[in-house]
Amino acid sequence: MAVRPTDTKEEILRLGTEFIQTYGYNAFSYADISKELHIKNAAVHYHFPGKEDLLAGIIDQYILRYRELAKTFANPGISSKHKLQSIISRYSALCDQGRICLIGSVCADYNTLPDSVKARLTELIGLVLGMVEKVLREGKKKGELQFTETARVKSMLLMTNLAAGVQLARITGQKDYTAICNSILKQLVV
Amino acid sequence: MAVRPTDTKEEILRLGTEFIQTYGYNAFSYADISKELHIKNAAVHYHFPGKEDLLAGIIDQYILRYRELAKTFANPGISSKHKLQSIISRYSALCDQGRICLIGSVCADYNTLPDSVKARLTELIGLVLGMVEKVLREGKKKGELQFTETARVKSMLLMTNLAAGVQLARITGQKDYTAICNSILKQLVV
DNA sequence: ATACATACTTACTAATCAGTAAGTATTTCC
DNA sequence: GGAAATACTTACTGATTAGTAAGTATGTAT
Repeated sequence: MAVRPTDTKEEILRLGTEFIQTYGYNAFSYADISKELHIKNAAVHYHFPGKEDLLAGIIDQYILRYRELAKTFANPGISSKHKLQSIISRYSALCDQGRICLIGSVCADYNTLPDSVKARLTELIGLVLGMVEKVLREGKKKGELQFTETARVKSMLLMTNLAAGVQLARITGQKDYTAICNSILKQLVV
Repeated sequence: MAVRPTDTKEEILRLGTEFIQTYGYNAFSYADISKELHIKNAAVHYHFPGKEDLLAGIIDQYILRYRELAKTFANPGISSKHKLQSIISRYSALCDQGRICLIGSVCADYNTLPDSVKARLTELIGLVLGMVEKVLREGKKKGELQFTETARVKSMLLMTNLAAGVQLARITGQKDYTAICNSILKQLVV
């Protein structure tokens, strides 16, 4: 068949991400993906032999995307406030879709994952925290952002607020997430 | 057999909690529980007919415990700082055991849960946030704690730091969690 | 044109999952 | 001592799980 050469692989990655963010890693099956894409489960296994290969692929995709974003953020022309809001808006988008942060979702099942996936997850988190840390440090230096903690600790405080904020919002409602974001910006932006 | 009348039910609740915090709700089975307790899986079904009944039981147990803690916290003799540290130490204990917050873990699988469990989860979160909010408001009034946000928003910021902090710590190491806690206390305690 | 790689489908399998019906031992109440 | 409730075990079931081996259609390079 193969109407479009390799779109299927991209679609599997997209759906897998959606399922993890919506239902959790151990709550969806290859059958869920194959039904949605109108293919057979063996087709999913063709692209990703095991479920952990799919998760590894999804995390790898995230790593590439965040490397790209980090590159974009290297541009000093973009204001630190704008970069900060760009990060926040990613979580707001998740919230609007009733999804949660991929890392936060996978974290719940962390101890069921093979070492190769654990290593990728560690890399992804390091990448994200490092990027945010840089934005914060730069923003403070330029007088656009203010905080008393170290940039490293502040990046963790900020990202835990956002990650658990969307988790909270899914249960208690979006206005809680909005309140968190407003408070973060009020404290952080000069 | 029934050597000890109803210890089994308590043990199932205890193990279920441990599994959720360690591996995730959709990652453990009744077989895991029955093997560990050296009983048959039907015995687990006897106490909790369905897996969602077990989860409901676990959440109910948490609700009762937090109601007790809230009662203890009603004592004005205990300092607000001590109450705050008591809350933080609960999360530190999870961190030490390589576990994560029950709510945070279940949240990943939230959309796979029946409405009855969702409602219980909402109640539990309301209870915890309400309790923390009270501690913060009281602490500020007594001049023991300081923050510029509303007590409500600050309670959410604090709890999201702690909940996602233990999630983060399991992946990147405990020192990140320690840094978060130290920062929280430094900011909050007068 | 043909060989080969890609991208699947067909048709399974073995294991595990939650869940149940029926039987049994033990304790408790009267 | 008999009835009933409690706390299980035995012995299953049907559905779903991840995963595979073998076959097929389609495009590509020579």
